[in-house]
Formats: sequence, C-alpha cells, structure tokens
Amino acid sequence: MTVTSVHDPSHREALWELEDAFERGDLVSVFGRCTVSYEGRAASDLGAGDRLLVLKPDGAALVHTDEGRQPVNWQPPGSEHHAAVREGRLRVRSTRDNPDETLTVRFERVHQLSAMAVTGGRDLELHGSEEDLRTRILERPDLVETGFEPRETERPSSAGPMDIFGVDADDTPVVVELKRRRVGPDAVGQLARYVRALKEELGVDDESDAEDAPAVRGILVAPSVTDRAAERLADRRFDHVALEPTPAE
Amino acid sequence: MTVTSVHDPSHREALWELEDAFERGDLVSVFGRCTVSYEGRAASDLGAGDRLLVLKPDGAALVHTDEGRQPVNWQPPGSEHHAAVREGRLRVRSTRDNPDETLTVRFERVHQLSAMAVTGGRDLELHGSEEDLRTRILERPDLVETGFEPRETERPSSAGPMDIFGVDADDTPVVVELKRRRVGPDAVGQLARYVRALKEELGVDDESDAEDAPAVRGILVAPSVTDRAAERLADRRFDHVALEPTPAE
DNA sequence: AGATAGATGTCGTCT
DNA sequence: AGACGACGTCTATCT
Repeated sequence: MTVTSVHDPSHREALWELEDAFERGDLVSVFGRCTVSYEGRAASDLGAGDRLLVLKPDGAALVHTDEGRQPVNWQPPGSEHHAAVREGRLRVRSTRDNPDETLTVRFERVHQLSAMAVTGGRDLELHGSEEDLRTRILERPDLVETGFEPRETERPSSAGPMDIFGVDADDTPVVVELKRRRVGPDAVGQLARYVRALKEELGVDDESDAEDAPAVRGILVAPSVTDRAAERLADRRFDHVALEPTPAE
Repeated sequence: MTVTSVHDPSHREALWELEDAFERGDLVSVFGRCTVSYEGRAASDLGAGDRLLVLKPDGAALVHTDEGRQPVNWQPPGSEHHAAVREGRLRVRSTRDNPDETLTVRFERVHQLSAMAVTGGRDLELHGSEEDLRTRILERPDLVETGFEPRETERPSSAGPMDIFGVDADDTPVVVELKRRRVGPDAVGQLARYVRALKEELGVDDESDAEDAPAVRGILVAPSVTDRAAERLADRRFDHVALEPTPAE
C-alpha cells in the first residue's frame, strides 16, 4: 500500500507515523490545531488555529490556512524535518543553514495525518513564456519591425545579458527587451541600462546621438505597457512593439 | 467531528465527499494519481503521477509534487471549484474570470481524501520587514546620518511615493529608499527615479547641482548592496547606509 | 479594475 | 556561493 493515514492519533502515535514517513521519503500532510513560529530571514508568530502542514521529502515545509495561495509560514527545500513530543505535544521543526532559519509547528491536537510515497511525472510542459516570445521573434523578425535583423540572444554587456541584440533596416544597433505580459516602469529601466551599456561599449558620444536618429535604439516587446511605462519609453526615445508570447487564436 | 477522511474511495464516493466539503467550506486535501492541465495566462500540461491537491474554501487550489516550495500548478483565491465524475474518473476543475483561467485535475485514482473545518487565528505577527526598518529610522534618524531629519513618509512624487523624504544637516533635500535586505541595481534605479522627480518638482537646474553638493541627495538604506549596485550608486552620487530592519542581537 | 512596489518572495542559470 | 532576472509570480495598497 502506498498511503498510510491515521485519524485523531495521540501525539505519540503521530510522532511514530511521522518518523516512519520521513524514513520512507513520503510526502506528508497533517491537519491539526497548532501554533507556528519562524525565525530566520525575518521572524514571525502565529497563534493557535486549525491548519494544514505539508512536509516534503526534499525538505520543503508548508503551513496553510483556509485562505490564500501562499502558505502562511514555510521552509524552503533543503531543510531538515524533525519531529518530537515536547510537553505532551507533537512538535515538528524544520531547519536549514545559510541562511539559518527555523520553522516550528506545535500541535495542540492532530486531527489527521497522511503520508504517501510519490512516484511519477514531475516535468511540467509550459507554454506562453518569455522564451516562447523570443522563439517567435527569431522565426519572424518582421513582427518587431520591417527590416529588423536579430544578431545575438543573451548578448553580454556590462549591465548584464540583453534579450535580443540586432540591427534595424538602417543598420542601427537595436537592443530588444522581451516581456511576456503587460509591463510597468521597471522594464523600461532595465532596457535603458542595456542601451546605455551598449552606447558606452560602442563609444557613442552625445554628438552622434541625434534627436531623431539615436545611435543605439531600444525596443520593448510586450503585450502592452502601463501609462507610466509609456512616458518613460517616450522620454528615452524607445519604441514599444505590442506582441504576445503566443499567436492569438 | 471536524474532520472527515476517506481512504481509497471510489471516484463516486470521492465526489460526494468533495461536494459535501465544498458545501461546508472545508479545507480539503486529496492524495492521488492524476494528470493536470492549465489554460489561462499561459498553458501547461503535466503527465500522470502522485500528487497532493489542496482546495481552499476561498477558491485557491494547489497541486503539490514531492519537490519544491511552489505548487507545480495552482489557481489563485477567488476561483470556483467544481467536482465531477467523467469517464469513470474524478475530475476537479477550478476556474476564474479576469483573467480567464482554468485548472483541471483528472484523477486516475484517489488514495486519500480529507476535509477539515478550519477555525482560529489567521493573523501572522511578522518582524523584520521594510516597515520595521522605517520605524527604526524614524525613531533614530541619526542611524542614517548625523543631522538627518525625516519630514515625510510615502511622500508622493510623479515617480510614485518615496519611502522617506527629509533634509540633511545642511538642509539639503534627501530621498531615502529602504530595502530590508541586500539589493541589486534595480533599487538604485528606483531611488534615481524619485530623486529625478523631486529635482524636476523643485526646479533644480544643472547649475545649482554642483559636483560635490547635489541639490537633492539620494540615500539607499539596506543591509548591503551588490558590486553593480555600488557602481550605480557611485555614478549617481548616491550614498549607501548599511542598516538591518532589526537591531543585531 | 488598473497600477505600483514589497516579499522570509521562489526558482533557474551563469559566473 | 553570489548575482541577476523571470515568474501563470502573489499580495497589499492606493487611485
């Protein structure tokens, strides 16, 4: 059998089951009334309440309430789970180094504990990412602009790698920044850094950087931009090309 | 009793339990072998395997494998859960509008299904946040610099609200940007936008913005900065003050 | 509803 | 191990 499960166990019973599950490398879920405290990158305390504790064999720990996509407390993979009975109660502790942090869950009562040996696919096939957008442009550069010629992807610069580097119909260098969804001002800042770095690298002076024909162009490719982002694009004389990661149906 | 739990139920049994749990507003966990597909902001497919499905009464749905802090698939709060038996199998679907997205989990087999009525504390007391850092500085402005005087927090500007606005010992305006942990170049860009906005607002011309005494100063308060961030700070003639959100023990 | 910035963000990738 | 940027980021706050 792949699943073990106990209903309303004593704290000591719960401890045995937990230790066995850790030993087997099971994925564990514990329903119960507990308090939670965390100390590490920050520090937090959570009063008594019913929660779901998930313990993974890779060291991840998650404490979920009845609300939210995010766990109310957690510990990243690579941590170590320890269970014990202290003062007559089940205590589960998950710790890691670098940074030093500890998550402690103290159960007043355990309602349900289940453990399962996990097998099977872990590989997610995801479509619609920034990489899809890059592929799309490399296959059809004219989607960016007539005459646009990609020269390099992930081109290094002193400001980090730029998404796509190329030239336009006039052979002017072009830095393309890709975003898979609507963007705010931060993306323009990122593009500006790459353009500035490339200008420095090419030794462009302010003279040759004419009002109507910049020496290095910046193009932000994204489905859409916020008003503030549009302002900043105009300030910097960058262009925006509206494009989705995947063709509209 | 607050918890209901079934072991190796038939798909139809599982369906009844799920519908009851939705009705009661329970927090639900399902262990089983399933395939998962998502369609919405992106699209993804996940082949058969053992996973833990968590369904929350607020509409959140999480699919967890045995690895990682993040669910391999999910649906945010506000979604609607629907369960059905299709082709002899339990199918759980979670949908929402704006954006339109759907998560579908098809179970080949349900190993364990538990549901719990959740009561009790949801309020987390968290320490060590950016707000703690702000409080710390407002109580002891000299931690930033001798003579520093905070005047306003969240002061509005055309580039958005700045964390702390104040003046230094020479009555020069100071924009303070707070970060709770080590920062990269992006934080400097953010600070630069606020400083530029304030200069424009105050009508500072390049004349009065002397080499050694800027008309508006920028200070980045963070535990530490990366090399690249330090360069960009130097370029802009901004200062860095090393400070933690909470005093070191 | 959209916009903006924080987060114990997490996660992959590259140096 | 640190740095950097993407993410179906999520989440709170403000307009």
